[in-house]
Amino acid sequence: MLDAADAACAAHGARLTPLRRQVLGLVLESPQPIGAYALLDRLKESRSGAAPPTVYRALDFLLEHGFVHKVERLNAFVGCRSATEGHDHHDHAHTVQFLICGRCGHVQELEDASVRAALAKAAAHAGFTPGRMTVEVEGTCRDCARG
Amino acid sequence: MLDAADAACAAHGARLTPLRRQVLGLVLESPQPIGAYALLDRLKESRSGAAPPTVYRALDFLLEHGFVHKVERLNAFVGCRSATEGHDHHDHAHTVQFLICGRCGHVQELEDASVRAALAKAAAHAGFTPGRMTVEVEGTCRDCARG
DNA sequence: CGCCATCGGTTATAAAGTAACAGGTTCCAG
DNA sequence: CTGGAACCTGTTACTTTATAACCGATGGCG
Ligand SMILES: [Zn+2]
Ligand SMILES: [Zn+2]
Ligand SMILES: [Zn+2]
Ligand SMILES: [Zn+2]
Repeated sequence: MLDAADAACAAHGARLTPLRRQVLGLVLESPQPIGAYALLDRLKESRSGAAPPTVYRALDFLLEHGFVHKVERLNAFVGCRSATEGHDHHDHAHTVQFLICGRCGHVQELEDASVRAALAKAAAHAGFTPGRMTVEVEGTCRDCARG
Repeated sequence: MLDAADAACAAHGARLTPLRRQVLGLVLESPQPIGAYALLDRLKESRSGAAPPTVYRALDFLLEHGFVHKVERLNAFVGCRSATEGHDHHDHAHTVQFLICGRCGHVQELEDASVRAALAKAAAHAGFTPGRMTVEVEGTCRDCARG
């Protein structure tokens, strides 16, 4: 996962510095969306000088390059699970959708073409040129519904 | 608009108190989404004792009863423009969509059935039981695209 | 070397949201 | 009408989330 990020950065002339790489690793190893300050606490374990700007700057980079997404409803960040699957990352970041389980906190990333199309059509009908889309559905995941 | 809210509250046994009514008025008269603290500043002009809880509690009530919506991407609130059109308000609040112009800041409220259906289908396909949905599209509105 | 751009450390502050308690009001059962 | 429960608001203090501004270090490049 991190190696793929190295490769993607090399290909785009972006610099996945040790700090950025470490933050990406922390986000990826979190089973749930992780907040910037939780990330900061983890980061402090190895970087005593870490402060909010440290983590926010790294997150800005990772967001910009599509390695992580922000879940707006949670003010938290998730690693992109399709970053290594050959999508157009830039586009993906603008159209990704999340299913957020309100019980266990699990977040699943989707990229459903019909959702995207329906939104694009609705926007066009209103004379609106769509850009970045935030689509987040709160509900109950399969596992929690069974239990 | 406010009169309609009075009527809706009376019909549901909810109490649209002077404070809540005033906050709703402030949200409705704002041409753009308005943040809680901007709201607080306006509120202070007539209520010297207003503090964050004052406005957040009023907003909680207004959100719960569907008179306003929160735009997650902006941490700001908009008056519901369809609250008086006989929709099922409770359901509406869970499925409303926003088109947010990044240039002029204008926000248009939508409730597109095909978007909702596409999302419900995508969620079901993942074994997910959907609840409240956040759908926000950032882009350029018709007016700004022309200019 | 001297210059520029990028990165990250550091301090401070802004913006957004909540907890907890106290006093007042409304409303209904008795 | 009285007493208590539920609700509403004032008030203080605090937490969480995010950004501004400044600085030195690093590294490429003419
Ligand atoms: Zn992704
Ligand atoms: Zn779950
Ligand atoms: Zn609405
Ligand atoms: Zn516009």
